[in-house]
Amino acid sequence: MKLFLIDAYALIYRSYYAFIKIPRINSKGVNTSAIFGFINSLEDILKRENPTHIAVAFDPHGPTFRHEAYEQYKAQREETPEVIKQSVPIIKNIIKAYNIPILEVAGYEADDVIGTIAKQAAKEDFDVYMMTPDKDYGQLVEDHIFMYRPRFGGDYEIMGVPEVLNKYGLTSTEQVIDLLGLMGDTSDNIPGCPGVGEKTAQKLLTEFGTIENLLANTDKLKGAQRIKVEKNAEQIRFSKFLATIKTDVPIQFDANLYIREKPDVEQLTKIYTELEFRTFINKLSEEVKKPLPKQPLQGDLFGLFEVETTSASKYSTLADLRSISHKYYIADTEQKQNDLASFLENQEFFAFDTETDNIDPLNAGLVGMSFAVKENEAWYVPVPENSIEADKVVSRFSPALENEKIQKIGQNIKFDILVLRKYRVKVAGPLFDTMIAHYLLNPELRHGMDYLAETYLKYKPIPIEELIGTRGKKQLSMRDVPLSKISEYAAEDADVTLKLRNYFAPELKKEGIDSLFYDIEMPLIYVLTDMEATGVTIDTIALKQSSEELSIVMVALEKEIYEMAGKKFNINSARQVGEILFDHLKIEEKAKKTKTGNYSTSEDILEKMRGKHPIIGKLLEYRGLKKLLSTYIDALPELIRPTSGKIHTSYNQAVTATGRLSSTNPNLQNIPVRDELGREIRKAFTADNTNCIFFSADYSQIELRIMAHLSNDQHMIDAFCSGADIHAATAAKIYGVPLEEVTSDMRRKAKTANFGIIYGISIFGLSERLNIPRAEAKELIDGYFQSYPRIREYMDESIANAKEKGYVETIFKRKRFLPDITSHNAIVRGYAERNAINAPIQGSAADIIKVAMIRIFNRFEKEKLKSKMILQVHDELNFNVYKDELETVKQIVLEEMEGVIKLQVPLIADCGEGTNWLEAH
DNA sequence: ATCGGGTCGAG
DNA sequence: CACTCGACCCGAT
Repeated sequence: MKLFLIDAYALIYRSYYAFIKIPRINSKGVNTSAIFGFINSLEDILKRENPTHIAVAFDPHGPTFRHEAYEQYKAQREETPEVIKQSVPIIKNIIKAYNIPILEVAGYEADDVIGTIAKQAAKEDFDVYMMTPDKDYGQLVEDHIFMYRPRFGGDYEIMGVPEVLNKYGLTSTEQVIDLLGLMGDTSDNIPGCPGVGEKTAQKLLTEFGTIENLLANTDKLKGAQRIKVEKNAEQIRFSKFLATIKTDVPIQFDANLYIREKPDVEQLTKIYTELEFRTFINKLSEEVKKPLPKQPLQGDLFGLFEVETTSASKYSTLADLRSISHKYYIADTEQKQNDLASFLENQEFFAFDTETDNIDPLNAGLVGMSFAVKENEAWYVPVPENSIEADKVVSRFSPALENEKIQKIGQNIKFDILVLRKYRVKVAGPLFDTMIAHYLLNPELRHGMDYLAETYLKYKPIPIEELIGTRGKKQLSMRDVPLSKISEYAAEDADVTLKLRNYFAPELKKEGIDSLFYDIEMPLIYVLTDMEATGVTIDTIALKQSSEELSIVMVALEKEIYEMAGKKFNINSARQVGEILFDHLKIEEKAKKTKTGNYSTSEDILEKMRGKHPIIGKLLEYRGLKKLLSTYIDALPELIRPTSGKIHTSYNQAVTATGRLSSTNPNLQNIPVRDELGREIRKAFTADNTNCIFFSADYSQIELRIMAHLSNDQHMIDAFCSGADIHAATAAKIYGVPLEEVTSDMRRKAKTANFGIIYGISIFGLSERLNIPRAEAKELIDGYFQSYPRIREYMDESIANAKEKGYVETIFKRKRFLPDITSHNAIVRGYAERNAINAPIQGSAADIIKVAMIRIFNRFEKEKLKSKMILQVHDELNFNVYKDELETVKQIVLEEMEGVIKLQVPLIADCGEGTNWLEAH
């Protein structure tokens, strides 16, 4: 099959200028050069090439994405000649009369549309010919895609891959972009690199392959050329962007719409008569007799039922094409809902999304649900506000949602599972969360659906503001959005989610992270959902009492501080504190400043000044109390849900760069423990009731053990295998003394060194941290590497590995990309190097505890325990345990935590229990 | 109202 | 110039 795609403006301009010296003017004085030339070319193709499929692409009226990025784009090109402006509508009418579809997409130029359609059609057994004289189309040429360039004298040049490569001396057609990016293109106003023409550009590309590679290796260039390239690096990059034809325009190739049809002779005769194109009128009578090219069979679809029309001309603009390109339905009757539900029950997967009246899932009421099974097709099910009615509707979908065989696809699906839980639906079966898929593919990017849709689908979903108004102004509840709007929005969400899954699933496989995704992250969703829904009990009364006591102390402290300072100020303002200390009281001459120029008053700095003035101690005390009071003591009771009487944190599975979870609303992963007052807060986290006990288990030195395993350092492995206190053992080695003679100071320093190593610490950093001279810090580190010789090698290997591959990975193949590892800026590079060391360690620990959580959860379910996992704090798991289950729980938890993976060192978990979190530790 | 900076809680 | 986070407060916009 043969598809012709015509760049209309390119041909129109060419025709116009071809006749510029002797324009064709008819008796009414109309300049018909452009129209005549265009029809001539069109007729020529139809006759010569007899395409089976055809379409014509126009540039849209408004600005395109290129204009948005570069206002000068095509600015220097003179205004479109008046004649052409007048000719375009006539030409469009002629094309319509030919029954040829017109493609026009707002925001994209014709070449982007042609590029997109060409790539799609080439995958469907078409030979695609792009008719245009513009050389930038060369970048699109591939196996079944050709350029069809008109040449002067009425013949054509067909350029396939070898022709393009030969003509420009390139090794791949994509290099056409680089070529244009370097040499520029005056007709498109692409600046390129000044002083670089076609020849130089070819030479540079032969050597470097791509612009990126060239710019990364300018040090290999000589003299003036190097300066030229380096000076214009940004412009070159931008030129490449401008020269790049997009192949992901939001348009779907549908062969049926492009099928060649007979022209509407009557209509054409009318137009040609008006234009006085007698020769064309004469040709028309012959044309109509000619048979159309044979269309290959389209499968069963057309045999089965009568298709009302396959006429492409019916859909002559993209807007029309798009309006039929998706079908969103509303299932608002019992009949429709039952039909939809049983349809879903027979699928292997479906995407779904919930619309709610609250962004907090535990507090949200269902407004509707949407489902998608096939791209561009989705259903919206409105859910009534009345809970009895709502249950009725929702329950129709329970069999589908609870079916263990059907994969559920969602964006942040934990939210939807939590919402449905309140409607007694227990979502089950394999999951596919597009947010988490993207998190694994690109941990440090954003993972919002709108962002994903725009980036990977080139599609901008309806913004939520369009439904409920912009934030700041009074917002509508989802409940008040009219059905016609919310259904489109919701159905689109399910549709987009499905499309994202189709995009990400192969990517996960390609990156080798599919097992991490399907075997760890997806099952973990059910675990987190359960933990969040369960919640943790807080002793409010104890907290209230602490609050009152502390408030009294704080008021007194405040008064003392004002007296010492000699005036009132805001103690909570770091800036004002700095001014009081350094300008007003002049406690210290040399003061460290923050990057914004204020005095730094952070804890470590104040701690060093403690002896200089009594106000320092008071300030530190005030700050400590204020933090505890506002962040924990006063805040936590506010977060208790009346529905459960407990606190329910939310775990975010797609935030950290290393693979850890994070906790919000509230953050239960930073509850104080280190000092005495903070511990009071831990005490307030209790078991649910007197039949229960708080049980806590945590990995012993998991990161250091992973370090020992990954580095293969026999000394560290031996230390762990002997069961010794690792910090004391390290101290003994560094200081060369027997284990019994290690002092607490030696152990403290060795412990700091152990942690520092994991973070890739420097001599300077260690000396700061331990408050010791640099020389001593150096000795410590030297001693460390002598004690554990393979550690240093491992660190160097990690960095080299990151440089070579661009990323590092954990034991379970979780990746972290480190593009800065090759930076010429030592600070930036240093940061990346420390990440190269730290990420595999911290990330592997995160992977391990995730696996443990899944296994523990599954065993609890299998053995039908009432006890629940309630908190995860990176290397620690906490449980509300029924007393009669304590031994079972302890056994399961330790067994699963320690048995996740066999490392070269034992994986050890310690545990404890008590009435509250503090006691359990 | 919103956002960035500073500080500090945790592993 | 030690890695990973989130919450609170201030103060500028």
